Amino acid sequence: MTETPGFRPLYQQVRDMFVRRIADRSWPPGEALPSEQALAAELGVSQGTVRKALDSLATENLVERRQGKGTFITEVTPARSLFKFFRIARPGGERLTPTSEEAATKRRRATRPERKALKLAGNEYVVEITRVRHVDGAPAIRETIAVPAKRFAGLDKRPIPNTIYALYQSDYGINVLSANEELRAVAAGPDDAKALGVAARTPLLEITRTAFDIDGRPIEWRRSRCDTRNLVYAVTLR
Amino acid sequence: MTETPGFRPLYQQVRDMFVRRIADRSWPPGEALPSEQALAAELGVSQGTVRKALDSLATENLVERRQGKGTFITEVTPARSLFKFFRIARPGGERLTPTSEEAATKRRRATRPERKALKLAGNEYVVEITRVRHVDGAPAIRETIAVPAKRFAGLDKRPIPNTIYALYQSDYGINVLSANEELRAVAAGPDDAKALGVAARTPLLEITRTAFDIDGRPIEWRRSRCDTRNLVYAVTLR
DNA sequence: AAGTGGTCTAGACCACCGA
DNA sequence: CGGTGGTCTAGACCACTTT
Repeated sequence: MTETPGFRPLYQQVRDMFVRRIADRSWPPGEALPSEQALAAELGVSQGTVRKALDSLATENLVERRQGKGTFITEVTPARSLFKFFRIARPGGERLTPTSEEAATKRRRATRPERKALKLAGNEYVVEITRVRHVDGAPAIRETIAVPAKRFAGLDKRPIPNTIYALYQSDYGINVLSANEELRAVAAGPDDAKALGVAARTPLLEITRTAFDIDGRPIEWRRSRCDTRNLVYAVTLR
Repeated sequence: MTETPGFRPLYQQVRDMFVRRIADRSWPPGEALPSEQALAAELGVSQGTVRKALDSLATENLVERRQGKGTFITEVTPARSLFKFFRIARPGGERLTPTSEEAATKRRRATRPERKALKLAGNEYVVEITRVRHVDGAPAIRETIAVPAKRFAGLDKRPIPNTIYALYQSDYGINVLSANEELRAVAAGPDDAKALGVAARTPLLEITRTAFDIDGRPIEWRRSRCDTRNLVYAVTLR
C-alpha cells in the first residue's frame, strides 16, 4: 500500500467517529464519555490517539474535559448559549444580560433571503419569532428569527425562552455550534423607532446572523437591529 | 517536594522561553527555528515537549510550521496583516482588498480616549494618521489612527503604506498580535459626508479598535467610519 | 486508595520538501 | 537521498476528584 492519496491520520478518523456519535445522540449532552483507556481499547488504538481526538473536540467546545473526573459532552446551558453568541456589551467591554419580552411566533412561508440562507426550496415554511430585547429595563434590540418549520415542529405554539438555543438542544436535539454575522448601519424605520423608543432615522446597528449545527447545516436566520447609543458590539481579533 | 502551588508544566515553561526570544527579537521574523530535535537537546527535554510548546505558538500564529521544511517565526506580510484584522467584506462573504489614499500624519498630544486606550500619561504625544480607504475605486472608510509617539519616532515624517502593521514590524519591531473592536452605528457628520461622498446623517458603521503587541501592551487606537450601503462587517462565531 | 485526565519521555515510522 | 515536521505507540509518573 504505497498509495498516498487517501491518507487521513488515525486520530482524525477517531475524531470523526466521535463526532458522529455526538451528532446522532448516542452520546447525549451532559453524559460522561468512557475513559480514554476504555475508548482506546474499544477502538484498538493507543490512548494517545484517543487523547488527540478528544483534545480537538475540546477546542471546538463539543466536549469538556475535567481533570480527575472525565470527559463530558458539552451541554448548552442558558448562560453559556447566551454568552457564546451574544456580542453586545457596554462600551469598555462589560458583559450584559439582556431580557427578552413580547415574543410573538408565527408560521409562514420563507422569504427570499431566508430561503437562501437556510437552503430551503421555493415554497417551504419557517417559524418566525419576533421579539424586543431589553437591557437595563429599556428596549435595545429588535429581532426577527426564522427557522425551518420542518425541523422545528410545534415551535410556533410554544412559549419562547430568553435563551432560545438551549430550547433547540433540549426539545429538538439541535446544537448550534457556529454562526456567521454580517453587520451594517441602517436608519431606524417607523416600526423600529416605535419598538425601541428612538426617533425615526436614528442610526441602528443591524446584525444578520446565519447559525449552523454540528453538521454545518443552516439552522436559523436572524436579523437584529440594535440601538447602539449606549451599547456596542464587541469583537476580539487574534 | 510535595508542593503543588507553583506547578507549571514543562512545555509551558519552554513555551514562555520561546515567546521571550521572539519578543526580544533574538529570533527575528521570517527566520527558521532550530529543529525540534536541536531545541530539545539544547533545553534538555524531550522532542515531544518542544513540539507541544511549538504547537501552542503555532495556534497563536506566532510561528508557522511547514512539514518537511521547518518552523518559522511568523512574518507580517502585507496581505496577511491586511486580512487578519480587516473584517469588511461584501454581503455574502467575499473578501475585499481596500486601497488607502490621502494619508496625512501629524504629531500632537493624545486625546482623552487615546490616553485611556493606550495607557498614556496626561501630556504625552501621539502620531495621528488620517486617511480614506477606497473599495472598488469609491471612498468607503474614513479612519483616524493614533499611536504613541515615543514608540514610533519619525512615523509622522514618513509615507504611510496601505498595510501599516507590516511597517510597525519592519521599522519599529512591533508585532500587532490581537485587537479589540467595538462597533456602533452613528450618523455621518459633515466631514464624514464630504470624505465618503454620502449625504449628511447617513448611518455609518463606526469601529473603534485598540491593538496590542506580543506583551499585551496597547499599540494603536483607531477609529473607522464605514459606509455600509454596499459593504458589511463580517464575523464568524464559534 | 482508586480512577480520571494531564504531562513527559523515548522511539518508530510516515509524509513532505529540497538538493 | 537526508532532514524536517507529523503521526502513533507504550509506558511512567503527576495532579485532581471522589470514595
